[in-house]
Amino acid sequence: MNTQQDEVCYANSVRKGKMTRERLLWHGLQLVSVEGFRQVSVGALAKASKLSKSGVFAHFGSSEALQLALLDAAAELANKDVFEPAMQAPVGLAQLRTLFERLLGWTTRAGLPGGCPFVAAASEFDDLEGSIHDYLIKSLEHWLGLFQDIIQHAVAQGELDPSVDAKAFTWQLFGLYNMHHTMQHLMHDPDADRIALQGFETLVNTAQIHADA
Amino acid sequence: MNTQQDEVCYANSVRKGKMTRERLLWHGLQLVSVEGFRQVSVGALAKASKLSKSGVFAHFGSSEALQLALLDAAAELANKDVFEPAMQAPVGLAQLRTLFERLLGWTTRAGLPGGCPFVAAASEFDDLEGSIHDYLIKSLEHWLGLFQDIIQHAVAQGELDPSVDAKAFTWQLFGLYNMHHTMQHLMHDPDADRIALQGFETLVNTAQIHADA
DNA sequence: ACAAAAATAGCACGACCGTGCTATTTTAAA
DNA sequence: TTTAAAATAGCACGGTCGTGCTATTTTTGT
Repeated sequence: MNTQQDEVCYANSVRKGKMTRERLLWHGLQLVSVEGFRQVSVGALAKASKLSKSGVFAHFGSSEALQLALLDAAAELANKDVFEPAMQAPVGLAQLRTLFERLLGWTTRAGLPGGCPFVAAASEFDDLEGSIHDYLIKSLEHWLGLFQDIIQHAVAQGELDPSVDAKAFTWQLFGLYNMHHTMQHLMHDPDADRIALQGFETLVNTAQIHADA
Repeated sequence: MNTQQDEVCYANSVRKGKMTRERLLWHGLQLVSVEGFRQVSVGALAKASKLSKSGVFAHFGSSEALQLALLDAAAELANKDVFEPAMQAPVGLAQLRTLFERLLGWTTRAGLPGGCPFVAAASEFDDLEGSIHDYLIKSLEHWLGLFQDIIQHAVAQGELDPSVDAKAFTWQLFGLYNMHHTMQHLMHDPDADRIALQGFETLVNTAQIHADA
């Protein structure tokens, strides 16, 4: 999804605009994380990045494009911090556990103090049509598919019962992620990690002992 | 041109303002459900209810008070549609199941097309301080406590294992609620009900067979 | 019927919104 | 160094925001 046109330059293809754009995305993600997408206006981002309003606007072309770019930037962060490290783990159940463990609190590690942009966007844009809505659906489908594939790997390796409903399993894991997010950011509950991880093991145990109906 | 329909009012002091206020709250909840709290402005609500902006404003006194009133109205709806019916069920596991079943999709029954105002508010206000934030926390604590009490009733009746972690159990149920919400409203997945109910039974089974560590 | 009170409307203010336009500065290629 | 392109700033427009003020209408109690 990242457009990248390397011109004839040697090693020096980094135009200044690209760097500024990344700075803008960084400031924007901080805002998104705390205030939500709809509050990230061109003006607010201009103030946060000490650029002029028109300077910011020129980078994205529209307010919706800005929001989309922010969501895309968040996805890239998640890939770096959640997906890629989990791909290092041995396939199957171990990989599933690693993926889930890294999912918990990835925003904190990524420097987003206010929580997951996708969680925020999911409730902000669920009933609104537009490019953000579409991107959200595709993105969530991608992550759901990722989990389901790994679960089926674990089944193939005999780590989980063959009758496991991969889709249901995946959604229940995402439920735990949501729960963890609310416990952590709204309630500031120190048990959030413990209960989420415990929930994961509960689900795994159930999927090992016998199948769901 | 409205002739008085209030013939006599002894102790019946249903002033007109109250009725208008309720109409405003109803329109407001529709907006909240679809667009989120921050999008429910005085002006937008005025347009939706065909009142003047000042007319709307006078009912609440501030924008934040309006949002708070909307959240409170949503809580009242939830009480009527989720809590009160569940209190009719026999205490213990049956009551827990009834409560959870009524929780799923209560907004649809209550006429809120865009989803649960509390789910929306939880991600909109989790990192923002203010009266909404405080109300959210108190409200969520209330519901969590309600679930925990019922779970402990079920334990006392021998329907669940004594070593069940009521808090963890409750949070996992709320995770299922969140999951169901996203499946339903963002993904339009027809399996949402099935998977949520299946998840409930999975949790109950686990809590019956043996305790979580 | 009438006066008091409540409910609603009208208007104005400064602030911010998104976005188009032009002007200026900064950067990169020649 | 010159020059074209890229990046940024400045300004203006119509809108909406929340909220204070006064005016008007409608409802209510007597």
